[in-house]
Amino acid sequence: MSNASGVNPRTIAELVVQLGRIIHGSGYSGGLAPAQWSALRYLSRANRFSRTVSAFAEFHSTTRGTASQTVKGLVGLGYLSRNRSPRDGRSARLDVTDDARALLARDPSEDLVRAAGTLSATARNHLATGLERLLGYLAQRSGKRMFGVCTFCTHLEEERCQREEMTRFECTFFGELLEEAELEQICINFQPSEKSAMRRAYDRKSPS
Amino acid sequence: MSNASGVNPRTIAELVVQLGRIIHGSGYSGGLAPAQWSALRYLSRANRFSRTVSAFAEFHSTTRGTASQTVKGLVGLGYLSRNRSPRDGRSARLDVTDDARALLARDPSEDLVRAAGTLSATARNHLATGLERLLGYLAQRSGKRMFGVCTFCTHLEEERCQREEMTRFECTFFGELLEEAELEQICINFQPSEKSAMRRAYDRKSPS
DNA sequence: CCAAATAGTTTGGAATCGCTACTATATTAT
DNA sequence: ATAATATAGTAGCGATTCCAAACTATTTGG
Repeated sequence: MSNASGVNPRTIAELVVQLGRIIHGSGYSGGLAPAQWSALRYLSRANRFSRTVSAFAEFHSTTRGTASQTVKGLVGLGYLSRNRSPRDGRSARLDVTDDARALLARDPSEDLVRAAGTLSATARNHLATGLERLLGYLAQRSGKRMFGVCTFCTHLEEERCQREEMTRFECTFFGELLEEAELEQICINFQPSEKSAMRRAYDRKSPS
Repeated sequence: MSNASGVNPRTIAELVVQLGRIIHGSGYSGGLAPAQWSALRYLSRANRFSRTVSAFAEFHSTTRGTASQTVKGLVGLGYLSRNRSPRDGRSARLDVTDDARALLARDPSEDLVRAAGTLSATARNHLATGLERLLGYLAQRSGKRMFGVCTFCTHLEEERCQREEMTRFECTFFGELLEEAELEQICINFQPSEKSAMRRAYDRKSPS
């Protein structure tokens, strides 16, 4: 006999918080601290417009000052390289080095990826839907930005070439052409499109 | 056309991590730090056997040293009172004060509770199921203990009295009688029972 | 050309963290 | 009984992280 009123919302909150603590606690490994892992993860997934100190600060829900310190540490360790922008003299793009890519294989949060991998496809879909709603509610309420990939962004414009061989992709926000590989990278200027409702159906391909 | 392979496990992990960061970032409010909020939350929900520095340290995935510091700060602020155990001279029980109970109304993580409250009953059930599985996987893999309430614990023994008026509850682990109000408190020695599979159906009552 | 906004750094002080060493009490084995 | 070991908790160290505020340098808007 199932209870029609469902799980107590507080129970959900407790589970999320607990999960967050376990992740955080596992972040002290491989010689890095949790914030450093988070920076490497973010910068390895972000597109060229979003690999900045400010973007990471916003993604990581912290101040630019704190983010600056975290990045400084990683540059010193040789895991990030700073490339000043030719367009904007104030800005610098942060690129992860090959050493960092190798290190990311030992990212402690990979345990969580494995945990999610043990769930059934429908369980994963349900879980993702719920988490996205929570995230959306909190982001809206606190006026924070949400991050997402070009594929589900309103700023993406596809344009078939005359010879039907390939498609050109353009970001109407930054006004620049995009490589196909960039479509799955995280962007700070993400605006969810209609397609994003069908997000889970079109999610990055898994082994068939 | 829905993809049979479901959401990429990595997407789930990213959502959980992101949610955890937002919670953590919101924890610097009301004059307390995230760890202090976590301590107050835990100690206000834990039963008398579990309100110790060590239990909180384990719950919070940190060391006893760090937990000791966090608790010291809260005692100094008048939010916790230390009560040495008469049984075990090494141990002390931490009780939250009335000031702390009042403060908990402004717990920043209440936003997450509200967010969960906007979901439908079935969405909450799906979400809770998924989160519990993730937590279970990670706890088992890292040899960590899981926390839970007496109601779903194998150590709980119910015993109807002769005059069918009331029921006596006993914890077979600690060998002590339990008040009815204690059955919903968190315990460090939780061992999930058969009933816990039906957890969501029997979850703490919500307004009907 | 000047005011305001933005990107990023620096500094200070506090909190948090893992770690190690330490005290004191309990438990267990001998 | 006594010695060895385990447990509860604290203290100190050095590093990371954190916010807040002050600061430089560049860009943008009027």
